[in-house]
Amino acid sequence: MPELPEVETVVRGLRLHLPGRRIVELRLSKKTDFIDDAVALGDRVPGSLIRAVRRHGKFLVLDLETDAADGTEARAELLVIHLGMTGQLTVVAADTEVKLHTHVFFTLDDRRELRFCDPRRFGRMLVATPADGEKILGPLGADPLEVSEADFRRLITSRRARIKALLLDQTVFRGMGNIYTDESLWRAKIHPARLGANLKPQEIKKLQRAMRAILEEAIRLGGSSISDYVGADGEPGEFQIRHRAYDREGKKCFRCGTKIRRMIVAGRSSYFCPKCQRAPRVS
DNA sequence: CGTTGAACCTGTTTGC
DNA sequence: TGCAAACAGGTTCAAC
Repeated sequence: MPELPEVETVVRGLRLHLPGRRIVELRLSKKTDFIDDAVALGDRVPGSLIRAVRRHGKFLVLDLETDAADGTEARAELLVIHLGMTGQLTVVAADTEVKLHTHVFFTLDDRRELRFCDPRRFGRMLVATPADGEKILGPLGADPLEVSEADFRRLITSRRARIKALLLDQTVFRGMGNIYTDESLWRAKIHPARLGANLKPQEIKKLQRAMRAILEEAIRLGGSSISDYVGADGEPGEFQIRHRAYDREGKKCFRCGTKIRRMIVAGRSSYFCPKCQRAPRVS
């Protein structure tokens, strides 16, 4: 569920509560298969100070400062979290009722808790040294909000894959998911099955502008809530009412009135207007 | 290289 | 009504 705008919304919400707080205790449910090393998490996270909260693609990163048990030296650690399809990260009062499928409780030093709830457990969580964290975050591609025009064009044209597959590939662009890919392609009038290498310069330019505009507006509206997603304070997003293609099969295209169609591209449901987004001749 | 399908897991919606 | 199939915002891996 959570793509760049949703993760960004969660990060901004967490920033209102977490920096400067200390994690005093960690509790886990019995289902911890989404944690790389649950023992390490329990050993290294309690007692640490949260310095900052940031986003890298769809990953949330909490910068922690851990006091060495015996000495005075402070160590930097990263708490790396991915929300998968149904992950929620919220800050609540410690006596708030516990939602089903809540698997991690970080007790804070202000009588509140940071909770991770994830029914499907497609999320991921680990504690890592900055060097180990780099192994996960390093391979991620360009940030679609910051990439230059030249880099954007190079990333789109230097590979022979469908544009939909390219945009979803986290090593090409970090943060794009199924919703914002379809919305961007609809806005730029590009069929999802077109090859990136075959896009015309003008189309590439248009696509980059469409992606930026859509991601920025989605962030402004707090992301898209389809069924599970909520921000750090439990509030849903509002961008779903602005969707023009995603999950609109059979409904009229907002531009031309043609019925939106759905087809599988890159293994994912892809929604597009067959008139505005002309299909490629081959493939 | 790139594509496809399956797997991971739970919940909800759709179809007969 | 009831049950089974299809589908879901993501990622990863094997097979072709």
